[in-house]
Amino acid sequence: MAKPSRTAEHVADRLHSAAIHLLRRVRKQDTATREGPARLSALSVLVFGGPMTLGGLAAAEQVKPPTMTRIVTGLERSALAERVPDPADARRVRIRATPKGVRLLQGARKLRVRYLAAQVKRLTAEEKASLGQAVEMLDRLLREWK
Amino acid sequence: MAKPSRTAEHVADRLHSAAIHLLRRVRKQDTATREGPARLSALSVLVFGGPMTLGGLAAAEQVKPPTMTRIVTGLERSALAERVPDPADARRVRIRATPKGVRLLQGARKLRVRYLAAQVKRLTAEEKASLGQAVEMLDRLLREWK
DNA sequence: TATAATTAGTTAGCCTAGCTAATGAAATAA
DNA sequence: TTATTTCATTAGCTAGGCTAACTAATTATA
Repeated sequence: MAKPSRTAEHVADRLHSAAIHLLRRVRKQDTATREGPARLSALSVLVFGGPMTLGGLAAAEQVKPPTMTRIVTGLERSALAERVPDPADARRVRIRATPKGVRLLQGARKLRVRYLAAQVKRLTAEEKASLGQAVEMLDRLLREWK
Repeated sequence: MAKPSRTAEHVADRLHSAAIHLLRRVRKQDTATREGPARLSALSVLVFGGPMTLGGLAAAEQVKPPTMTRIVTGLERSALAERVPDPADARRVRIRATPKGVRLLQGARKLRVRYLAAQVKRLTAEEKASLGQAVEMLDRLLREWK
C-alpha cells in the first residue's frame, strides 16, 4: 500500500485545492486593470497567439461562441481588441489585440506574477528548484491531457 | 545569475498558467452535480470544517457577506446546507451541511479527484512523489500568505 | 443552377457569482 | 438609556457562463 500522502488521489486532491486558493489570491491583483479574468485571459491568447477568429478564440478559451461574443464586445468597448472582417470568408470575424490591449495585458501579467513571485521567494533555493520541476511536470501533464 | 527556469518569476508565471488550465479542466466534471463551484467550495468548508457562522464562512471563502448569503441560500434551496439560529447570539446564523450535502460533496469530490488522479497516474513514482512534495510546499505557502 | 445543408457569429433570455450601499436587528459600550 | 458596533440581509449593479433561435454566408448536391 502506497503512502497516503503520495497516492494519485491525495496528490490530485491537494493540487486541486491549491489551484483554487492560488487563483483566488492572484485574481485580486487584476482588479487594478478594471478588466475581468475572462477578458484578460482571452486578451492573453490574442497577444501571445496572434489574431484569430471568434470561434477559434472561443475554442482556445474552452467557452461557447456566444460567451466569446460578449467577451470580445467588452474588449472592444475598452479598445483592447478589435473585430476585423475576414477577406476570404465573410462569415468569419477575426479578432486582434490593439497596441493598448498589448500594453494592458503586459502590465496585468507583471502585477500577477510579481505578486505570486513574492511568495515563491520565501522558499529556499532547493524548494524553489523542486517547485519549478513540479510545475514543468504539471505543465506537460496538462498539455498532454487527452 | 540563476537559471531562468528557476527564478521566482518564472516559477510563478508557469504556476499561474498551470493553475488556470488545471481548473478549467476539472471544473467541467462538476457540472454533473448541478451545483456551481462557489457552492461546492463553501459546502466543502462546511463538511470538512464543521458548522460555522455565515461571516466566518465568507471569510474562509474570501468573499463578502452578501455573496455568502446568496451562496448559502442556494445551498439551502438544494437542501445541501441549513441555517441554524445561534443560541448565544441572535445576530449570528450558523450554517451546517446536511447529510445530503455531505453525500453530494463526497460524490463531487470523488469525480474531480478521480479525473485529475487519472492524469497524475501517468507520472512515474518518482515524479508523483516530487509532485506530492511540491503540492505540500504550495499548500504551506498559501496558508502562510500574508 | 437552384436549392438544401452546414457553418460562423449574434441576439435573447436564463443562471451563478462577485461587488457596494443601505437597512434591520441584536449585542455592547458610554 | 442611548449610542455604537456587529452580523446578516436586501437591492441593484456587473461579469461571465449556458442553450435556443436567428441571420448571413459558404459549400454540397440534385
